[in-house]
Amino acid sequence: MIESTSPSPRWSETWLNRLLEVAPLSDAAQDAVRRAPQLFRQFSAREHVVRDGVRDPGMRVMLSGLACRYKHLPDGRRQITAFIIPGDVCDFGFISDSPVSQDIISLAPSTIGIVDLDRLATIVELYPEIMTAILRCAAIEQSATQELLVSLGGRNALHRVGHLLCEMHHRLDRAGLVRAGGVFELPLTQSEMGEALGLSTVHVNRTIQMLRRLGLAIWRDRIVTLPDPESLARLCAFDPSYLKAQRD
Amino acid sequence: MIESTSPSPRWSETWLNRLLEVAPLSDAAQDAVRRAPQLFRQFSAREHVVRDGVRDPGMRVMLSGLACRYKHLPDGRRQITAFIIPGDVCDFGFISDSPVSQDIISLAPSTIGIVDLDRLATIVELYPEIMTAILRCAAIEQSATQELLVSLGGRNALHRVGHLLCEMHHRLDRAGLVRAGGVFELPLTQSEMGEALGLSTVHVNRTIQMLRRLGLAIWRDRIVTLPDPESLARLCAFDPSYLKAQRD
DNA sequence: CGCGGGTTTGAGACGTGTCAACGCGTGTGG
DNA sequence: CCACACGCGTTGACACGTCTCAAACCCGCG
Repeated sequence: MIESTSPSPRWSETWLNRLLEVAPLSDAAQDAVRRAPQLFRQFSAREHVVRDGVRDPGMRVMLSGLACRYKHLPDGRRQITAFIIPGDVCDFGFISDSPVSQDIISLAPSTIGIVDLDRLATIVELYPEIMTAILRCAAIEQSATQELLVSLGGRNALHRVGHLLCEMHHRLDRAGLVRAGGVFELPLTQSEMGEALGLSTVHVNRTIQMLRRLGLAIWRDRIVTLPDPESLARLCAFDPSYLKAQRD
Repeated sequence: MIESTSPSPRWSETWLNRLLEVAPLSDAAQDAVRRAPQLFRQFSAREHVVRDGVRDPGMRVMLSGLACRYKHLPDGRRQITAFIIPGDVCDFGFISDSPVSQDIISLAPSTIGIVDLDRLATIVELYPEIMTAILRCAAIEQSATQELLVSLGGRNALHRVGHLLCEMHHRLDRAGLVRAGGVFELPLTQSEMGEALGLSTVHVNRTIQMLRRLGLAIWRDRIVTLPDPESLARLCAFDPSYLKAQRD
């Protein structure tokens, strides 16, 4: 892990853009958001970003890369509860001053911005709209967890995998990380996808081949291509409204 | 649904006690909490408390009875995402002014207290500790959702059912709703339990019989008895720390 | 008395897990 | 530069947990 205090300008924008998606911010507030993170940590793939139970105050914002949150099962397996993409807050425990009860691990080289809590407090005192935006992000994250719950409780393997691909496509697209033709990077292992979806590695593999045979998704060398996102969404009953702060 | 403005004194206490579990409150704040709900709704079993998409402002607090939140699956099935017991906030959408994206339905005759949002705002302005307490409740709820996710992703039927019984036992116990000998009311249908755990009714039934044969849980006529909660907790790897606001 | 919702039981189908082996690419150390 | 180990993806055979369908049962209630 490398620490630095000099941000790349792109970083502050991804975080700002996320907030602007969920709530309007005055120019002054936008500027405050840009300047909020003062410490930046770069992780290589599969490094612990947060360790369960370690209380290390500060709001952590994902700025580039990919990470996931997970819980341990007694027998050593893991259940991934969320994937964290650029613009996401890593965990919302700081809102209620509760410790995180989960590990967070990077899945690709990633950088995380850290906002000191005192600093955050003075900022949101000045610009309460920022707190509103953050709380809306928290609500969306809760909503995404519940949608994953729906997947595990009610969808078969094909729909689970397809739905997750739709979700990642949708979220990455909004973050400007999807190239033309529905192509995006997904630096996941099939086994990690299984840990999120409650499927064995082997079955994830077969399911992906099925999607490929159906012409709905190609996943090779960490690159996913969705030639026809609408069809896939229809197949998996993917409705992105759960990722929005506001009903339209 | 019957509406009234005259609370039973017991109601305000269950809500207050919940908040006191997660954060200390001054006497004045406690009083404000007691007087916060001004409208009370009584529902009979299986009535809609909240309808998906219906924006009906106000914080809703469960005061007696049992309810659940759920999402629809495209084929008409439901995925229950949370059980709501006395003291719980029905949904935390009001925090970020996002509409609920879920239905809430009563499972037993229930009463719900409604706190007007303007009124809530002035109260928490006066006593910010109350907002802290509410946010901690929200964090716990998120934590419970994730634990359910772990169940669906990584536990077999026996452990899912056992774990849920442990959780209900633990939560109801803290609300003072467990009688001696580990006896408590659980006015659930086996099919509803299946909807929460991603299991068919038939399999829930067989699983319960298995728990009965093991001498770990008896469930008859909406009454659950856990003769040996510790053994059951050990079997299912139930660790109640996820239901606490603070790590000890 | 009959009806309906919930529970219980049985038999068989099917989705998914497990185990084991192999291929392939990459990095590493001799 | 080769040999090797290692991680990841892939394939096959088989076991097993859970689902589905169908029927019977129980009990409270109209």
